[in-house]
Amino acid sequence: MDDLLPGETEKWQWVEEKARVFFEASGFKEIRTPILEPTELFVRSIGQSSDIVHKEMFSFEDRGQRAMTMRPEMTASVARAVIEKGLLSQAKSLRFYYIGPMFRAERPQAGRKRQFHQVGAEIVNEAAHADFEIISFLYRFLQYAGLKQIQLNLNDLGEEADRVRVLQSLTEYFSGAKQHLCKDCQWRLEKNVLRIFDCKVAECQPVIENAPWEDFFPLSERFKQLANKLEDSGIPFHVSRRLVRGLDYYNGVVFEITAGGLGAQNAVAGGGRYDRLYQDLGGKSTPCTGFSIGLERLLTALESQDPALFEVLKKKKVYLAPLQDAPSILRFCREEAVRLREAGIRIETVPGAFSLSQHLKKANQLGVRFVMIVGPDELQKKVVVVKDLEMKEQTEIATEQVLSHFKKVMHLC
RNA sequence: GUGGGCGUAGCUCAAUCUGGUUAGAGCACAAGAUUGUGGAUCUUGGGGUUGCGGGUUCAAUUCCCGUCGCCCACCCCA
Repeated sequence: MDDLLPGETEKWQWVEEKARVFFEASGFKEIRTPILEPTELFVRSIGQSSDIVHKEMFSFEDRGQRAMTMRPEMTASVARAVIEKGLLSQAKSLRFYYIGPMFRAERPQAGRKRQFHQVGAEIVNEAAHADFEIISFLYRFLQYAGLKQIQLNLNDLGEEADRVRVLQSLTEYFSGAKQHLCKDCQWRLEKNVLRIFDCKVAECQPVIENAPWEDFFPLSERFKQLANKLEDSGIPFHVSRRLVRGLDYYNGVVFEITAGGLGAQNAVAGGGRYDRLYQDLGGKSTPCTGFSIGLERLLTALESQDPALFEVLKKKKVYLAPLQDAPSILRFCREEAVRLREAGIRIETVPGAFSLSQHLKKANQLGVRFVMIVGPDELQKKVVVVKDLEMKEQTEIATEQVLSHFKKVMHLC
């Protein structure tokens, strides 16, 4: 698990702000749920046979001998909250987004931490027509955040009504070839046949390739409609019939987004339709769809695609240089700093330093371009001195003009 | 859960193979040259349980065993 230090946290604030603006502009409301949930919630939602549940959860017994787990994902928690609070009795459908840490006890590697962060969205109680909406929304958001080389992979796990029949025929087919399957797949055959399609082991490939899966899983009408709509909107995609995903609650349309610049773990986002989850958790039948984005991976991809991306964050900074610790000067600085910060400008300063050469040295080290110098002479004249370290020039600005001056020179609106 | 690599100063590393004075360097940090005008330079300074535990030895950062942690990959996921 990582400590996020200054220098990194600015990037996180940037991407979180992008998400809030975009998600709320589309009618999604933020939901925050506890990090700790009863283990049972995840066993019943994500599924006993999933890797997440059987080998990746941080679980423990609390002081009341209750089995607790640090959430490995958010969808189950959102469903739990909606059912518990009866939110669907007040609205026909719901749209939520969330931002926060998730926990999976995996072996770490590039693009995978044991505490990682997701921003995600859920559309609750809307049927197939919402599939296009959620996918195009996700795609547009990633574009808005500046991601390039986005690849969208889609699959259709079939109509819910056919589920039992499909699973039966799959089980029959793979049971017939059981001796040619790896031991993981033999286990999957017992627990969750679908996951065999996800297997990468060489010996299993012929069996999987020869499976008459087009018969089991014909692309549904609603999937074809979705594909047409995506084409009309100019959103490119690949149909990948072997994309099944590792959370058992998915049915219907599932999707994943990959991007360049990530190494082995190149999935930036994933999601799909889950129509059974609410029933499984003791609620009413509630058709849903949703996705989540891995924030670490999104930030990594953005920065590797454009290494200069976060340089702009440095430009929108002002170094504050008070020259005395007189109360009037400190109060003036604090008030100006708050006004500038509210306008999106970051403030740097070294508390307790009052020597101008020290301030300038520090400002220079921090890579800040503008220094605002406030001393007794300036306060007397109701001005501040704004020094541009890059152009090596300085001007006096009237105190009431400070904010508008910085907006102008930083090209903010 | 499986396989491989790595743990020495805040960071990047050297010394380890072939055991032997006080474990070094660069960067960073602090003070000064320089009381209201920056990046350079110079001087000085603070910093280490060599991940942890045990073993071999006159002697262990170095060799052996164990353990913990991290990284990369597989599985899988974001």
